[in-house]
Parts: sequence; structure tokens; C-alpha cells
Amino acid sequence: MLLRMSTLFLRTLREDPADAEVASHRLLLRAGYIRRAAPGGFTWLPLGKLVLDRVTEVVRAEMAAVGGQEVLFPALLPREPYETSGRWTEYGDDIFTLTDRRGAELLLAPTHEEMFALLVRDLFSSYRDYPVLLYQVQTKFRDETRPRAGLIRGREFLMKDAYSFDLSDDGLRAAYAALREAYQRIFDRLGLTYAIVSAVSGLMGGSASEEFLATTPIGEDTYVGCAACSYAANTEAVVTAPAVSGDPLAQPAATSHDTPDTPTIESLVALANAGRLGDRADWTAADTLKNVVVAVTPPGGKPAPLVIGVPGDREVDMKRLAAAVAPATVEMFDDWAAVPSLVRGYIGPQVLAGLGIRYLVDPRVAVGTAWLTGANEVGRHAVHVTHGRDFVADGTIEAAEVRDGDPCPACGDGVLTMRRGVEIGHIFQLGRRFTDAFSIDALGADGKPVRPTMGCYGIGISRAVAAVAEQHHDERGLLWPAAIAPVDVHLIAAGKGDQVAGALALGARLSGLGLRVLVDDRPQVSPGVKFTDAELIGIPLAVVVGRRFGEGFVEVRDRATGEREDIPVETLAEAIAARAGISGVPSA
RNA sequence: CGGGGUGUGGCGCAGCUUGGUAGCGCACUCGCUUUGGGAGCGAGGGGCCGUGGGUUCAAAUCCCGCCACCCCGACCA
Repeated sequence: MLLRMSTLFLRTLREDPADAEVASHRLLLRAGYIRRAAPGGFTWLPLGKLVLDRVTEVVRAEMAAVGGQEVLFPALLPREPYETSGRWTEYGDDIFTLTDRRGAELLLAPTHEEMFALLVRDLFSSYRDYPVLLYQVQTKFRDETRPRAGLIRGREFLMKDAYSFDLSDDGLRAAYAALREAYQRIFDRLGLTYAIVSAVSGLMGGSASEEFLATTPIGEDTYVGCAACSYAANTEAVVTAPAVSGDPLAQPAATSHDTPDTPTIESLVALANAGRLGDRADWTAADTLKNVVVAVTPPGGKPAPLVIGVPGDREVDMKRLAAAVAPATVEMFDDWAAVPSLVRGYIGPQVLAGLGIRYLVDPRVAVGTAWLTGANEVGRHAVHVTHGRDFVADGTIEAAEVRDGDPCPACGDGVLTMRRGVEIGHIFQLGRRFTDAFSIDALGADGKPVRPTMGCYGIGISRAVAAVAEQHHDERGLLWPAAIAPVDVHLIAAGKGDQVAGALALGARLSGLGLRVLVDDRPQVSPGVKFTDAELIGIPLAVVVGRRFGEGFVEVRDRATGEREDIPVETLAEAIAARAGISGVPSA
């Protein structure tokens, strides 16, 4: 392959686009890889399309290596299957829906579990057919509330989604393990630094689930890792080690006190330490029980109030809360007029059961623990309010914020460190949710039906391109790993003599050896412009056909290290093969 | 959904306060010169100033509505 800059459909931008904040978005635009075409939607220009295709080919190769077979579904689908699975309602506003001329309702698929399940039901009927692993590479549509950061969160994006069908739970676990390893090979080949973390399965349902997060400060997902053991989890999925339960009757009796002007935890602790609640003067926010009122709306249902009790030194993490109540949605409660018994700023759990309001507590609020909390009257709080005696929670919930330095829930020895990442892959052991929904059975060896179990495995391909750009760039531009760079070599003709002709001839020779080559053969463009463009575009290896070309030398440049070396023209092919780690390039 | 900001040629911006011929840099075209780190000179092309209405002799500019995009917040009791 040989591309010529003089005819390439490319225009680099000298200045940063005003609305691109993150590096990947800014550089992919500036270097002419992508172009914004719609809210949350991008056009792939020739260089970008090459990268996208190379990433896709890496994914395809590793999917094939674990026995995946590629298919392709339509993106435009009828409502019925999603109605049957319940996800038409669960996804709600997140899916793009439309109506055709006959009034039939359609959707642009956000993901394809239903269709894969139906396809397998249509074609397979015997236990002899299983297991099977199918996948596609396809555009997905989600009506994101706020597309952002260029390719990282769009409303239309390229995804590889794979689905495994097994007749046994062991088979599913084996498929999951195989895909997990395939994903590691894929992301390693893409040059990504990533973490594999425990995750919640969200709208997919199912049990075991892990995310592959590309490490980057601009990531939308926060995850924790333990320094002492291998524990790693999305903050949404962190399970708090429960506090030890005790005997509620061993606590002193609860008493109510005047605590004027203490609508916040901070003001309450200050007043408590001023002696208002007795001699004790070492109150901290962690001694208080904060009760946050939210409204939870089940899919297709009506909002109902829910009170969350967390230690007063912790905030409620809305992302964790949302994950905990999914598929229901949650928002802050604002219908205070409907529940006049709830006194804002002074809510205590003592009265909630009587009001018929559900109360869920953080695992730290164990039975037998006593708290300083609201007395349900303006200006009054209560002490020694004890779980199991003065109130009984309806259950526990993982909604309190996770903090840097929290104890590791897995080993108990280490502390958790927080980092950010972009979700580039997600694997689930789905189970039988969809095969149940569509009554999919295989006929077993004994003549009895067997219900298959599913796994689901996704990779955000377009997002992975952005993640690589995010991790591989410097102040001058992009810096692609050789495995997915749009081309292998960037030849730069720098000089007014026979450099252009020489670069084109060299390019033809290298491409004849199977290398992907980009030649900057633009006439009338100064060397400085070509050098800066080359650095912006970020091909790992550049070859300058310049002032020493007449003596038979060209300069080889390493984009990442900045190293430059003059080498004889006749050894160029070998030098490139050696540097790029490309094998099988015959000598020129 | 809420808050803030921005909409002027492909990109980055000025002009708006104080209404009166639409401007600058980059990019693009032509000519000459230049050619190892974003060249110089000269001559050009390209813009319903987001959109609809209003005020006015006159609107990019003032007023009202709408739309789009970007950023922040989705929250502490």
C-alpha cells in the first residue's frame, strides 16, 4: 500500500479546535483522522479509517483464534424482541426509537443480545450444535444524555459484540475465561495500558462481569485497586466489608436533644463537641448517620421515595447508587410536600417504618451500632439511635462513596487506591435471561430439552482508537503503536532536487515488500511543514529523503524516541524491518 | 434536567458596549522567489454573521423566541 500526501484526502489543522478538550479528540481532529459530523457522531477520514480497520483486524484475528464466527445484523430492528426481553422499557430514553410509515415501532440497536439469541434458536436445535461463539462488528446507537470527549462517548459508535452459547454453566465459565484471555491479547496488541476490574452488569443482567478499563485521567469510570492483593473493581462494584454486628440492647437508651441550626453534618458535629450532647467532645462526622432521600423509579413504574443511611463522613455516590438500583432509575427526591413528616435536615430513621418508606443502609451501619442522627423535628437530633432497636433497615445498599485509602474488602490488609479509566471492553456471564425470555432450548442426548446459557463480550472499537490516542501522544502529536498505525513508514521528501522522485521510488519499493507506506510528496511545501505534519500524524517510523540523498543516504527517525540516524539507501528495507519488528521483509 | 459559555468563510478569532460598505491569522487559487523545522512578495476566490420574529430609514450589532454546540453539575440533608 502506498499513499501519497499530495493526493491524500487530508487537511491538518495548525490550531487546536476550540471545542475539543481531551487530547485524543483534539489530536485526532487536528491530524485529520476524524471529523465531527453530528452530535456525538464522527466521520472517519482516510487515515482514521485505516487505524479503525487495523484495530478491527486485531479484534477479528483474536476472535477467530478462540473460535468466534462473524455475522452481521441490521442496526435497525423491530420492537418486539426488545419488548419480550423487557429492555425496550429498561433502556427507556437511552435507545433511539422510530416509527415507520405503517406505524410500526423500530429501534436502532444499542446492543444485540436478543437478536443473537433468536438467531441461535432459529438455526440450532440439538445439543450436538453447542457450544457456539458468534460475534459481529457493528455500529451501535445510544441516545446518551451528554456525548463528550470526541470518540470516547458518542451516540453512534463501532462495537464488537460477541455472544457465547453453552449448555452448561461450566461451559459458560470456560467460554468466559477464553474470551477474557483473548481480550488481554487484543488490548496488549493495541498497546493499551489497562486494568481488569470487577463490574456490575447493569442492564445486561447476569452474574460475573468484568470491565477492561484503559487507564487515563480523563476516564469516566473510577476504579480501585488493592496494593496487597489482586483485587480491582469499578467503584460501582466495590462491596463494602460489613461492620461487625452487636447486641442492640447493649447500647445506652436513645435520647433526643435540642440542636438548633444544625442542618448539616458539619454544624451538628461542631455543636456536639461544644458539649450540647454531654461530656463527649470527640464527635466526628463518622459518628453521625446521614439519611439521604432519593426517588427510585422502576422500569415503566412510578417514582417512590427511598431513604439511604450512610455514615455522615461519606457522601452518597450517585453512580454507585444508580448501579445498585438498576434497572430502576434514581434521582434526588424533590416532592417534599407529599411527605410532610420528613423534616429536611433533621431526618432520622426512627419514623420511616411508620411512614411506609423503604430504608436501606450502608453495610457499616450494622445491627447493634449506635448513631447520632436526626430526631425528625426541626432543630433536634438524637444520640444512641441503634440499629435493631430504634430502627430496623429494610436491607443494605452499596451507595456510599468509595475513598482512596479504604480497606480492601478482599484481603482486609491492603488499602484501596483510586484511578480512572475508559471502558474499552466488558465481559459478562449473562446466564439464561435471554434464553428464558425467548424459550430457547436444545434437545439433549436424553431427549429432554436443555436451556442454553449465554455469555456476552463487548469491545468499543472506535473508543479503543481514542483510548490508544489518549495513551500514546506527546505535545507534538500522536504516536501510534506500530500494530495499528495507519501505515508502517512515513517517507518525507525534503529538498528541491530529486528528493520527491526518490521518495516515491523508495515508497514503491517498500510497498512492493508488503509495507504500508505514506509518502509526503507535496511539492511547494517546506520541510518544516512536512516534519511537523509527520509528528502530528504520528507514524512510528519516518524516513527523510533529504539533503544527503544525493550521496546515497536517508535519515531514519523514530517518532517515539526522537532518535535519528543516517543510513545507506540500499539498507533501508532491512533497517525498517529491524526497527519495526516486522519479520519476513526480504532484502531490497 | 439544572447552571455557565459560545454560535461570524474549512480552522482559530476580532467586530457587538456606542446600529451605517463584514474584517484578521491559518488554510485554499494564480505568479515569481524560496526549500532541513509551520517561507517571502504580489494578485485572488470563498461568508442568507445559527435561526424565526420585532424595533429602526438602516441590524452581525438592540429586543423577544427558538435551535445547536461546548463545559460544569447531576448530590449532602
